[in-house]
Amino acid sequence: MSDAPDSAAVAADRAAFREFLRDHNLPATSQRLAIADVVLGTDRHLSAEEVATELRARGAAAGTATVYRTLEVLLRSGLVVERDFGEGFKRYEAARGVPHHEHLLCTNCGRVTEFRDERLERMTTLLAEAHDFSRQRHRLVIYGLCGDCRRTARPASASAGR
Amino acid sequence: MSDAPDSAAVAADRAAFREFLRDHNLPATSQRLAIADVVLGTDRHLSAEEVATELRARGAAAGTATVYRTLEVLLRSGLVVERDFGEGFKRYEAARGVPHHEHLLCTNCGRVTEFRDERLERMTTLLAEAHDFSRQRHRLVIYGLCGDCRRTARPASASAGR
DNA sequence: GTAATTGCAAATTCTTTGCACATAT
DNA sequence: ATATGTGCAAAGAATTTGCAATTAC
Repeated sequence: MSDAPDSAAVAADRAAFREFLRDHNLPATSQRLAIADVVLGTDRHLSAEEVATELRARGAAAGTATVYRTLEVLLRSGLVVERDFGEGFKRYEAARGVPHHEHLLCTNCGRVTEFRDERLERMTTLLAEAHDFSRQRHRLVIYGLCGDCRRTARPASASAGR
Repeated sequence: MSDAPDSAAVAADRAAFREFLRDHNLPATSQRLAIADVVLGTDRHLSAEEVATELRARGAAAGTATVYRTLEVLLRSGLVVERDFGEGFKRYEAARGVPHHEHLLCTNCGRVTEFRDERLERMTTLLAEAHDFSRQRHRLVIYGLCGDCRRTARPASASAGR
């Protein structure tokens, strides 16, 4: 599991979560902190199950209900955002204070890449207006093959759809 | 339930489905035809449950399993496409031979509007390339308020998220 | 100490599957 | 006739919830 977000940003997020708990009179239990560490400590988009698996790997296993309940607290704190790529389950991603970004999903290996594009932001606002809608937000997912999978002839296997 | 797609197109789709069944040696049961009529006869994006409800309303109720199994046949026929707007369930839409289009989803009343934009098609290809991905397809959903809901001050109620 | 959390298991929601009975061609 | 479909109910997968035991402050 190689993924190394900026360690300073991670530390700041962890501190922000403790602060959020304190400010809301929510006990800082070891489970909550462990779950926050997992989700805030990676740039990957984890499913609830992946979070639970990682907790187990770290010797800090938590019940499924606790994982879901803590993910909800993280969502409320604004430090984490929820994603639904139509896989049949949700994924959770550290927000890192990034305003909004799009996703590229490799249909061969499942890898997720993010990017931001201002033109797209403007375009969606215009498109909404053109159809008598007032835009609130949007979600774009581009499905395709990542560079590695494209170059590796026919790699087969791996996850993609549900 | 007001929704009136071009009746000639609907008739063509119904005929195409019967043909698909015949060509694949699949019995044209009354349930299959009734389910096809419901999905192909509207421009709305129906959930499996809505299909079942509409069948009941038409006095042609079918078992849940049959609804799902027939929706799968319709998907295979290419006459219907599946959508996942992150609501926790899927929706089914008559394809009408349209190549690809985007969706606008009203967060107040749940209304879905479609549109197509060539620039967006090109842009997603370029965006993918810029990140070393080869684009296969994309999905854009713009969430906002439809004209009716925006004009009707604060209408409250209605469905939006799950 | 006491209120809040945890974890287990039961409940939910959407969808799929097994199987005896029914039906299209 | 005979393969295929249908419906019911059970099975599954992801997520939520009730409740006794546990823990943070």
